[in-house]
Amino acid sequence: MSTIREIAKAAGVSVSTASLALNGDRRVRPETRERILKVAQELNYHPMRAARSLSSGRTWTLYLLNPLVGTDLSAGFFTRFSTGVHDWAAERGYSVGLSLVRDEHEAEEAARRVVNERWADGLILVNPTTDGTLFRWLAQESFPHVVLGWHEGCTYSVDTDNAAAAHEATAYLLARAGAPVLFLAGPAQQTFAHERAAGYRAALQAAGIEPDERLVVFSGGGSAQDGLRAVRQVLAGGVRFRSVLAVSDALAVGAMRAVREAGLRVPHDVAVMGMNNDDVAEYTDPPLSSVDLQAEELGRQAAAMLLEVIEGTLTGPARRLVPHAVVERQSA
Amino acid sequence: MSTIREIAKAAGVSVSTASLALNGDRRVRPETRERILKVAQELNYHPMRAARSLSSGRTWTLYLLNPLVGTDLSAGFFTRFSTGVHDWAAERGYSVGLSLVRDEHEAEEAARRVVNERWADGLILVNPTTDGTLFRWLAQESFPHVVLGWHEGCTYSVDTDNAAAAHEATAYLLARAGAPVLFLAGPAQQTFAHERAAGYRAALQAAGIEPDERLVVFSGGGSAQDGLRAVRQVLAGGVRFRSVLAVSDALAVGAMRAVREAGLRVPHDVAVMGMNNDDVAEYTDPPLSSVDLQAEELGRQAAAMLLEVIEGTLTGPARRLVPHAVVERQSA
DNA sequence: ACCGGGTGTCGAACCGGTTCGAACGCGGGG
DNA sequence: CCCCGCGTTCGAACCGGTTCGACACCCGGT
Repeated sequence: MSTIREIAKAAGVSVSTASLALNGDRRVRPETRERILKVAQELNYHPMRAARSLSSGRTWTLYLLNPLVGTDLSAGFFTRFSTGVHDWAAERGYSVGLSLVRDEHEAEEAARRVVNERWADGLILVNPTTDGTLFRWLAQESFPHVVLGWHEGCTYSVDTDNAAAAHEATAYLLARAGAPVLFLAGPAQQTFAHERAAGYRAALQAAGIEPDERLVVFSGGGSAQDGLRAVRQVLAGGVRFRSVLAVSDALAVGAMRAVREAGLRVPHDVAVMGMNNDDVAEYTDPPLSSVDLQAEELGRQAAAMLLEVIEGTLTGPARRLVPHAVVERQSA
Repeated sequence: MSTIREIAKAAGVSVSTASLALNGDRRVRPETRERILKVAQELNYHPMRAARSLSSGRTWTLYLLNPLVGTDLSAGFFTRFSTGVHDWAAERGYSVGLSLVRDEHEAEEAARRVVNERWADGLILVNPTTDGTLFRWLAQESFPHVVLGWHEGCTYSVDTDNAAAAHEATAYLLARAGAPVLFLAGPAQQTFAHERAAGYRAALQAAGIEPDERLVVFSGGGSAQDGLRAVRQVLAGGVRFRSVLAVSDALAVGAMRAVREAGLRVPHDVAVMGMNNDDVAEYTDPPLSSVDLQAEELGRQAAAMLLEVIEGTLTGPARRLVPHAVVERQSA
């Protein structure tokens, strides 16, 4: 482990010149720079992160806060999202920190620690379900943060156009299998659940169908198990439908099972459609049609936006939408 | 953001005393400590990570290096593993850094950066496929690292008893559906592929069956797609079997599809078993029997071992095995 | 010959903690 | 009465970078 002072001495320059040269400052004469870089290479010099952080006030870390809600089959989405974040960050010299949290309380605790002890320069919150306090606090601390999805009080958001996505999917189902369409909304705390529900209703109305609220079902969690239970209950209640739109593939998988349990065939009797286009979708039976939300691109955009906020390039509130696309398979 | 000097001044003590008190050093008189802690609380003091790192030489970060091999349906395993790592680390004041890498080259690059620039105190390598150079280098730098799985040249490992797990699974299949048993080994670079293959062969021999190498199939990747292709090819080659053991659930899912494509029923004509016990297993049709490897526990153990290495508590080479269990569902 | 301005380099301060060795006050033992 | 040792506190150095202001030097213009 060589230090910058050793480099400076070996190159016969001052520490400050060495620092400037290593950071590519144009004030240093090319000839001098060359010499310093060569010495640095020979002595296998690498600047130490902690030291750089302390003096520059930047940690060069982005922190990812991810809820384990419905870990289940949605893990693929998270992995792809993280990959997007990581790639964008790594290319720009940033590393990624990670906290996987089980509930709102853990999330808040993790966030406070990251901010208070300055573990990172910015925070990415995945589908947060907090009441507004966390956001208010982050804003007050003016700590850069971006949320995937949207939540009241958040300033910077990267998101899917949830209403539009649900609208398209509903229209697709109506054209294929017709009404009634059951809408599996997932956990009610998630903002996107309501936005997608709105899109679903709009699509029905656009088709001249009056939405029936018995067909909009929220479930406690976002796992396949939750989807299974929810649809079982609907069927047990005697409510019938020709198609199902679920806000995630995990829920859709559960829905398909419940439908089949009831002796109905997919897609012949009931068409099913998910969202996320997780890898599971390709391997269910029948393969699940889904709305691709481009998890990896969402990750890249989130990281990109966060860097802009950190650098101060982006100031006003902003919400960026990443395009989605209906992927047709055999379930609908 | 208050600093320790402000705390010291406000409490009427020196900086060093403040530091000692805040770190719970017993040399400080209880009465003094109380006062300092109270002041720290009032001024909302939190030690800054970078500063602490620089002076103490510890980053308080564990770094997780994860390959995206067969991201696919195996994402659940990774998520659960990470959760285990994170929980163990967080409880002890460590944060977790993350790099998701696409290949050996990216992995090595990431590792070098983490080590050279001291991004972390230790590294967890998930199923590494590197040739020995990375390990030799890490050892030479004496940088604490633990591998999930095992690889030539690695000193500290947390693993499943792969041979035993495959042995049990094979015996289970033999009892249920009988021979021949197809073994889907996955990527040949993975150490566990060979260890599990050995267990598979041992189980056959224990049952008095001579292993047929045409029934041991390596595939390029670990995704469901790879499993599908591999089994298709075997079937196209005219080779027949009564059951399939795959080294991951993703591969098993692909295998089930290939089997069904060939007009065979699972488990009636061919029994299928996976490994990992990912959440998908519960939602395939029929639900997939699998060997649970306890991803989360593996994560905790890996983090625990890494901390021991960092603290110097663990010195000799070590390989810790986490118990597994066959989970019976309907596919076998 | 003198001055102004730009270029390249340097010394020193600074970031916010930890830690080492010294020093202080006090009580007990010789 | 003196000295030693213990318990407690302190000042200062240190970790390894970045950055600010000063300065020496050279060139061109008057």
